[in-house]
Amino acid sequence: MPHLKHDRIPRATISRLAIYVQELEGMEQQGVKVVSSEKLANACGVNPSQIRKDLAYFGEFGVRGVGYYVFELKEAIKQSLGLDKTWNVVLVGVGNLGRALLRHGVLRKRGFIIVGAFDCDPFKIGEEIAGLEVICSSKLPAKTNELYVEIGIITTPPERAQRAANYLLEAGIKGIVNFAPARINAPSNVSVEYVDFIHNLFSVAFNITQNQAKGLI
Amino acid sequence: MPHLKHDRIPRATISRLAIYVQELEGMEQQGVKVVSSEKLANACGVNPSQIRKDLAYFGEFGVRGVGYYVFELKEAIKQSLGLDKTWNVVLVGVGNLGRALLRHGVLRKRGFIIVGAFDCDPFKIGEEIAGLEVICSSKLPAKTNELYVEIGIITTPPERAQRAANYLLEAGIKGIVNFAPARINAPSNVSVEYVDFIHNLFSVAFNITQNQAKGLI
DNA sequence: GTGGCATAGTGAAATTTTTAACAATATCTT
DNA sequence: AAGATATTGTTAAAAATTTCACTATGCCAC
Ligand SMILES: NC(=O)c1ccc[n+]([C@@H]2O[C@H](COP(=O)([O-])OP(=O)(O)OC[C@H]3O[C@@H](n4cnc5c(N)ncnc54)[C@H](O)[C@@H]3O)[C@@H](O)[C@H]2O)c1
Ligand SMILES: NC(=O)c1ccc[n+]([C@@H]2O[C@H](COP(=O)([O-])OP(=O)(O)OC[C@H]3O[C@@H](n4cnc5c(N)ncnc54)[C@H](O)[C@@H]3O)[C@@H](O)[C@H]2O)c1
Repeated sequence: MPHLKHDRIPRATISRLAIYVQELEGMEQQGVKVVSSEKLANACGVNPSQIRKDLAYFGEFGVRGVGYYVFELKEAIKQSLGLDKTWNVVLVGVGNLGRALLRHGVLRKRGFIIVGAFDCDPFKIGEEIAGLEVICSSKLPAKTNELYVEIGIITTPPERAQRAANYLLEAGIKGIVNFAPARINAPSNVSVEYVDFIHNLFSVAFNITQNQAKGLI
Repeated sequence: MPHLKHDRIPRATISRLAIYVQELEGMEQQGVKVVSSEKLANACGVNPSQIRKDLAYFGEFGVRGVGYYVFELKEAIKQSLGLDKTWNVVLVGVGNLGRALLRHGVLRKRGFIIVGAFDCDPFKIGEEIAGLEVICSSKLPAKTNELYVEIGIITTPPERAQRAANYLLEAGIKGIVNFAPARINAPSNVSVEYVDFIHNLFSVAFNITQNQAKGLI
């Protein structure tokens, strides 16, 4: 755990750090060894000062007059975000989306290992997806105690999201990523993130309407 | 198109309006007719002033001393966001995620109709998914001119995202929702939104690490 | 080694966003 | 119909975030 120079870090900063990691990985693949805040900023579509400020929350990673060493910066950010370890994850709700997530390699690649998949549908229990047997969700608390699980992903229908969350909370989970479009209640020491791309579609629709009104289109 | 009292509206406001709509729909289903900014705020996990301020960008929808009529407010917000019409959408990249989106009803329910699905993989072309035939992506510009399409969804691998975007731009699309973890270049009058839930996982991982450091867990 | 150059780190300013406070006003009660 | 009450719309203050401007410093050429 790196020492933080400030105690509260803006949410937006965390989100941008994720983008920086992405771009740095791309640069690494292309053989780029060193990058300036300006170059990285262009790639990420942000302001160079923003990058320097974001990094300053965690420490000093650059070399004045030179820039940042791509590999080292990437590693430093990952460590700052707590991504220098792997995280065990369970998934609740093996439907369309749940399956896509289970099959998709990106989670594992990023250090999030799905170690359990749960559903309440008897037809799905016992089925094997991506090498993982679907287990009855009522067994979730017991099962997750066996494994060392810290994060839960909810991909049930929205009206079942709270129930799924309750299972996860009972299992002592410390963070939840909820894909169902419903607020869930959880103690304040449990981190809850909501994922809903409909918001992005709304945003695009709104922007198009705006642009049309302004005569830009 | 409602007249805007201010010209620039915070992105965060748009995102929250989407949440308000969600909660209002829930209330509507439960037969709630009237809601105050305080009640709605609780449901959405925001500050009541925030709601009133967000709404003020678009007009006056409430009744002093009473609150907001659930149905009317919902409709007013949807109209403000440009959701009082349906939007034709095409999807590029019919893989795991693309399929999940095609099969998922929520898009249609929200007024976003997928009218075309494109892929470059010969094995996928011709396949039918959710009543839609997968078409060769090189035919995208020609096909989308036939239909009246304004929004494109990209679900290709990241290294193909720009190519997919180019097809869409050539087809005269006005907004893009990109699920691939890669920045894309587009003219400034084309609205581009990025969807990447890995950021949310990063965020949860970071918060857990933080909470542990603070001794909250 | 010294000087010039490039670029990180940083404190201050500007901007944006959120929150609080309150004045305005519909409805309800009597 | 007047007054009490509740809650909006709005203005002002506070907080947070972003951007700017400048200082510090490591590297490279000579
Ligand atoms: N499919 C998508 O592309 C997509 C995109 C964004 C959001 N979502 C959201 O993700 C959620 C899932 O979508 P989907 O398309 O996969 O739906 P789905 O109906 O295919 O899958 C839901 C699964 O959850 C299971 N389930 C229900 N209650 C449960 C419980 N209490 N415990 C455990 N499992 C339970 C069901 O048996 C089912 O397998 C929904 O809330 C949806 O709005 C889906
Ligand atoms: N599966 C998920 O849960 C998930 C979640 C988040 C993000 N993503 C991202 O979404 C994208 C797709 O993920 P996936 O799991 O569906 O991958 P996938 O490999 O299953 O699907 C990609 C599809 O895109 C097609 N394609 C490639 N180049 C194309 C082109 N130029 N034009 C048209 N089609 C093209 C491929 O033929 C393939 O069918 C990736 O960028 C991934 O990182 C996926």
